[in-house]
Amino acid sequence: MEEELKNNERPLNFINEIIEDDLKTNKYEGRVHTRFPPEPNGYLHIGHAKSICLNFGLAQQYKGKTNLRFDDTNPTKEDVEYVDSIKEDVRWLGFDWEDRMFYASDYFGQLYDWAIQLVKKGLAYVDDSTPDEIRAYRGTLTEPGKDNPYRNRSIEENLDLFVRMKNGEFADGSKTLRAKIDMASPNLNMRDPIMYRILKAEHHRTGNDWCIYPMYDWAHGLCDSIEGITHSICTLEFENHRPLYDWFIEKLEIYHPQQIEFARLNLSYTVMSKRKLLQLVNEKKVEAWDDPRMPTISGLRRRGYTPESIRNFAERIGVARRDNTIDVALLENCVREDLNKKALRVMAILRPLKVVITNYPEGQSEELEAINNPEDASMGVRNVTFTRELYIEQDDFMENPPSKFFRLTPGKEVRLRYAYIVKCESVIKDDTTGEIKEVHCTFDPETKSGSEKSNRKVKGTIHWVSASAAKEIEVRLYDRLFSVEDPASEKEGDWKDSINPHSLEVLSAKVEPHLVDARPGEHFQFERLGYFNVDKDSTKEKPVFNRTVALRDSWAKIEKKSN
RNA sequence: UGCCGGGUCGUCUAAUGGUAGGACAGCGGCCUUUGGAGCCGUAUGCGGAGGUUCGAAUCCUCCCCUGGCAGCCA
Repeated sequence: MEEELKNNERPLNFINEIIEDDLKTNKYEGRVHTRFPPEPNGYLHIGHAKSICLNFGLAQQYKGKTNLRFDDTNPTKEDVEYVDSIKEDVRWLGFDWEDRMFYASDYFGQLYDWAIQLVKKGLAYVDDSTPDEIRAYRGTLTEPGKDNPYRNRSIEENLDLFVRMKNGEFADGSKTLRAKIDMASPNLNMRDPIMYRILKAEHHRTGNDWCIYPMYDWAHGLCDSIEGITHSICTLEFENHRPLYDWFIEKLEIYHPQQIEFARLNLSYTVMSKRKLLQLVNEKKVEAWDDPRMPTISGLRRRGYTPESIRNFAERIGVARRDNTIDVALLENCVREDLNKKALRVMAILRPLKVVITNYPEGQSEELEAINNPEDASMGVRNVTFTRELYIEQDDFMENPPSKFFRLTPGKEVRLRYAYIVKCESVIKDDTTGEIKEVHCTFDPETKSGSEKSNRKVKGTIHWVSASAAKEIEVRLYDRLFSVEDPASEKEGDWKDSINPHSLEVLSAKVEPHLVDARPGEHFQFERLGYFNVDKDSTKEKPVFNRTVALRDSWAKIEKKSN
């Protein structure tokens, strides 16, 4: 029963239903074979993560396979840098394409032969129209298109012209190969779609072997067919292309996979378009593709998101055909949930306020035991150094507190976590500015944490570090990159106006000394401040931490309740 | 509105002719000297109008709202 529950944990979606029907009717001899087909023209983002988890996840569910295929049919936009980053990101997310990494360009020869076949069947023709003419003859959304004069060339002439196109006899853009379907089709994609264009561009893999490149519609379904894909899962905007996907395969009489569309991921306060993300990088609005504010997989990784948290997110958002905008709070919840189990707790002070324990002897210090992770005893304990001079968070002290403030205030007591109860005796201010320079406290030696007499209750527990033992690190706090909920809907050209100018704040924090030895990628929870991740560029000499996500701010709640 | 889609709590997502459920967000409470953690509780929803049916989120009709498509991009 429990086992059954476990198997059912993964929520089923409409694609599961399709697959299970196909399995029942033995449509593909019981096979499930998916593919993840990115174009290497940018870095992968969280939206791709949804697709990756879907494609690989479905295959895992049904003991099938998933190919990684680079849809590299447009050499002008593509680059090996992107290929490499995509491979890294898919692996990092925890998926394995085994020996099945392919490129659409692997099939250029086959695609060409098939195009010849279509020409011979009278189903494709060479068109000399200019782009403007093509557009004009295509008609509009409400009016049918018209046949152009080239449409009726003979098979022999088309064959001759197409071969010469391939051989490089014609200039870029001067001719195209088009499928001969129906210029009056209500579906614009069926109005004699272009199959090949002339592009004398160097391809990142095939170099200058080709000067004609296949269009997406011509290439994609055929690649799926070649690879024996059973379920070709793509996003909704390709829905209108499905008739064309099917048409090519039917005319060629080859193995027929089925295209299934789902709604792409939209995240609140997030821009997801690759084109826009590229602009942010090119215009230096962010540091790079892996800037921790970017919704890219590499950005999330650098920010401190874990693969588990992203996979869990992908599962929780579900898969459907309706447009959606997921609240970023759900993503943040997923990473908190995961990091809560994994991250070591440490004490750190972002905005220091000096505290002097006046009845603690100068020069004395002691080591107090602190728990590394209260949820997991196996993560052990560490020592923290207690001294006469300490730093606490500025927020944790108020000279004139509101009625429900339960941290440190003049004349009141508070517990220093893992240490003693202290009482604020006086506030030292700068004579001229009136700024609070330090706070003087006395401690009660009987209240040492863990000791028998430590049971006295105080309303607040605050964190601290020893002034003399603490080390300094750089911390980077991130806020959302966009200040509006739906930046994508901002008018074209205006969307950058909604960039949040305060999305990055750099501070120098005082932390427990062992933190300077942390390795890039390690996760910590800074007590009460958030989850932090050691940046990839961090060194022992200059430690740099990124805040993955803040903890929920529930002080107000706690204080209210304690009243 | 030419064609193709989509409308279930604030946001996602289940239930496919038989008690509208879950998650996140919200609100309330409990617990806690080391959990900004955890636990418990709670409100809010089937776009609308008809119809079929003992029974409709589910089937039918009409209406309303909404997304995509006119690259030699993918």
